[in-house]
Amino acid sequence: MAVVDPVMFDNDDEEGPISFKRSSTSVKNRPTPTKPEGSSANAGPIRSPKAVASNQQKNGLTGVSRPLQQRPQSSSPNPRPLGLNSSKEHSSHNSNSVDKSKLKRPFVEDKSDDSEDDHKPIGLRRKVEDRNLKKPAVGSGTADNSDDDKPLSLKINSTKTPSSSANKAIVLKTTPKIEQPGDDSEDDKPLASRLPTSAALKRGGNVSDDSEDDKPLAARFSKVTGNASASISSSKDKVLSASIKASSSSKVSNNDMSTSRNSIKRPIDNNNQTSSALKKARPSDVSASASVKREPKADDNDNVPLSQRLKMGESSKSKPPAKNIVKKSPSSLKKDNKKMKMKMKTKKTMKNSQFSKTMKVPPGSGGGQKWTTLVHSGVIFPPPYKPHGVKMLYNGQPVDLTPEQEEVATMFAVMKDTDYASKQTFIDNFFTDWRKILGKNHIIKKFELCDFTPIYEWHLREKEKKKQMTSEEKKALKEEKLKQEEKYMWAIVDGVKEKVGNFRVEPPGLFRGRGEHPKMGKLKRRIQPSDITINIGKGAPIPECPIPGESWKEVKHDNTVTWLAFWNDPISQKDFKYVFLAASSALKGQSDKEKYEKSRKLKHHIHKIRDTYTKDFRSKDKTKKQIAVATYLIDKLALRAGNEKDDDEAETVGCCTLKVDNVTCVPPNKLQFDFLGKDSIRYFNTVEVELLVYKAIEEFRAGKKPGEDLFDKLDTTRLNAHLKDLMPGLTAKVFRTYNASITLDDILHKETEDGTLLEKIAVYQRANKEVAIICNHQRSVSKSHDSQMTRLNEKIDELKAQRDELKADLSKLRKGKNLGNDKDGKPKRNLAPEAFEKKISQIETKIEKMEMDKKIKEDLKTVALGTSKINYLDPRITVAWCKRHEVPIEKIFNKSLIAKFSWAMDVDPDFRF
DNA sequence: CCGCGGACTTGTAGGTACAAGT
DNA sequence: ACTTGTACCTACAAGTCCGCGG
Repeated sequence: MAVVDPVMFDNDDEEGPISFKRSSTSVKNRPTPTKPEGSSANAGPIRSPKAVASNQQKNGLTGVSRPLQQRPQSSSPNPRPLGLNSSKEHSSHNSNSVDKSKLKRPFVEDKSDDSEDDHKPIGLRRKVEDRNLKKPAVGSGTADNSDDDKPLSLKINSTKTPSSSANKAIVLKTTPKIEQPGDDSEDDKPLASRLPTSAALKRGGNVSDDSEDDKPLAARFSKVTGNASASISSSKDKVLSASIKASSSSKVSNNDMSTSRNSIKRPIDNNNQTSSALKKARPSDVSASASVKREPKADDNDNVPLSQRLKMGESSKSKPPAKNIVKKSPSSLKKDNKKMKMKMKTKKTMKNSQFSKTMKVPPGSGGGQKWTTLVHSGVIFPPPYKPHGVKMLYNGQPVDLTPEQEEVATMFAVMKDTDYASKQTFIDNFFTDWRKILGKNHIIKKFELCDFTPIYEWHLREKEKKKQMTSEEKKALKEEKLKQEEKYMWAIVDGVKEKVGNFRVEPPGLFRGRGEHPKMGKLKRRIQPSDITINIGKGAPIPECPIPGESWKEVKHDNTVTWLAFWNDPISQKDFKYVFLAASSALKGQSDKEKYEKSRKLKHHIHKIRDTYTKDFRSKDKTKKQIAVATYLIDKLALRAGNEKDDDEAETVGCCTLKVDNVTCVPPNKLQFDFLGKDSIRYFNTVEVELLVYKAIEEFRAGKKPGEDLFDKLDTTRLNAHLKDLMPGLTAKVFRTYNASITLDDILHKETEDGTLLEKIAVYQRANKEVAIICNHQRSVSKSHDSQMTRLNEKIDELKAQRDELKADLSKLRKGKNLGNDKDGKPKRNLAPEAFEKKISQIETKIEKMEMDKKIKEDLKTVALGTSKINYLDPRITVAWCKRHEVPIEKIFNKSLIAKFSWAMDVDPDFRF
């Protein structure tokens, strides 16, 4: 078997970097008419779509003003932040409402009422809070709510099943029932079962019980600790496999899953790499291969020991002693002028944490060594610039430009239809850099006299030309490109062929910073081989430099890092651009898994942590108090840590860098947050907090000016040092992962019920949406959203009209009247009343479904579900849920996610986060 | 201790291929 | 067959956090 590992997939053909096709599933919404207006009212994402105008930002940061929304409606704050959209509030709540109430713990441990929330998963807590949010009802909102009540199935349409669902679908099967072997008592059980209904929840007979139920999962787990925790914590793979026992039966199809994981990476055959390469590695088609082929086909020439391949999960790959570890440091000669940030904070000394010093090496990484052998082909450069010769106008006259000058002019011209084109910062930066290329004596001196239209039009023509190409031509081009890039797409890590994430060197262009980035518009110069440092295995052939006559800046052999190459970011010399392996690689998978394991551990410490910060709300030590409050916010609101930023970056904040004007106290105990977070996305939320927190915030704000730091004694280093004292390896971002995953796990267990596939998928989506809202993952509303909604509404109206006509006909029929003529003037056919009824009910079903779609669409128009799926939700929760409920995994994960999460595919169906 | 270099994760926009609808 | 809508992926910006060295 060794050779043929059943597990491995083989790849047959497809491959490549392939274009993945999307899985069929989709939730689509179909258009129907509704009024957009309502929707508009809703909270929108705050961030303006794309470029949002400068406006928004500007205000934001500077001082006082708060970020604003760009949207006109802005006047109303967008509700979006945690708060759900209004719509969500209601709706979900209906369904969830129960939960909330239940959730609260009966007895509050701590003092204030608010405290109760703490134990709940954020998602649940949030709801409670939501109400508070201001954005209540927006027109659309109301409508939306209704959704929740409807059958889920209606909401989602599934489109078809995947074509060959039969074959390819990886059905995670397992019998649903399997739930818990007796082991862990409650923990394993679905929440639902554990949670009594609301009544029960609220008061369990004895205290202990209650507490359990009401507490967040975390809480419950903790108590269980015994086995649950043990198993959990222990290292991953083993545990899992062990646990699987219970479900052996279920596993039927399981093998697919399990195999898949390994399969993804296929060992390489050294032999023919090229040809085989293409075929083999096809990580992507897991699904197909998974079920269909299991045979070891193979490619397996694999010289690689299976063990290696399989090892993905293992924490330690035993590796030979680290051989050459060339240590780090890309040479950095740059000196940047960093501006000093003035911080007004006094630094405080922290207490030393017991843990902080220890564990330097991340668990699972063998002593910092990331790989033993590494072979790859380096990077591919963008093609040289091809001058088009189209002359722009200066002061009305055509101007001759050298290719270099023309290239930059073209970069700018092409952005005419973006918001950047109208931002002064962008224009100024562009013009400054361009003038350097034009030279001092060039006629072009003033931006105002430049007319890039001819170039822009040329660009439009080119675009059109491209669009007009026949599909054959396009295909040919694609293949050509593929052929050129193929060798760069793969790396061989410890004998396993892995996909490389970004092997293309970034092409020159104008920097597109987000928000009000001070450097937007600056020229991002072309990167040369002499800018690039290659990292490769010691004995491996050094990638040949693709540009004749040039050479790499440096070649190193550092196996303590995972990058294959890097270069300094031309925009800010202090930053680097790295070439890493793709997400589907074992290396990435391993660290991803470690991330989730760490988050799961937080579950066992969260109680203590919450108790600690609650206690510290009263601390006399100001630093301690600030840490407590900051930790509370990070835990409760899933805020990011908030590192300090340089002046040459957009002014965005996170928890530790919140400014006084980012938080408003709303008596009696609510806080309104309004700030621009990562990517200049607005976080706007009003939450009820514990009274002590409220008081503390008032105190921290006292006597400070708007732009000053709210937490003047804090920074992320200090905060994280403190967190490490509470749990080894704990940092601020772990709370986000924890809260996202625990919320998903909780909602799925609580809300999934028997039903159709579509209904189950809808439950998942709702849970996913909750998480996205918690994490404030927004997206801009598509330009066509309104028109789409209008169409949807029109369609619904049409259906309703049809239904009404049928109803009328039916009643006439029953009364023995003539049905009259149809539109074409022909007499209507007389059908049996049953036939009418059937038709009517079909139409009604259709209407309901469309209404659902409409709500979902409106509901999700500003919510991005993908980010949490990719980065915050432990895939094992999803996989286990799919197995328990017989939902094909590809209904939830697309090909790349399946590949990325191959390590999670063989999870036990009873897995709990 | 602190600042900074360094490495890696997270996040949204945008292009595109493809599916669904007409 | 054509249009429209969307899901998927890629590009690359923007965070987090660690550890080192002065």
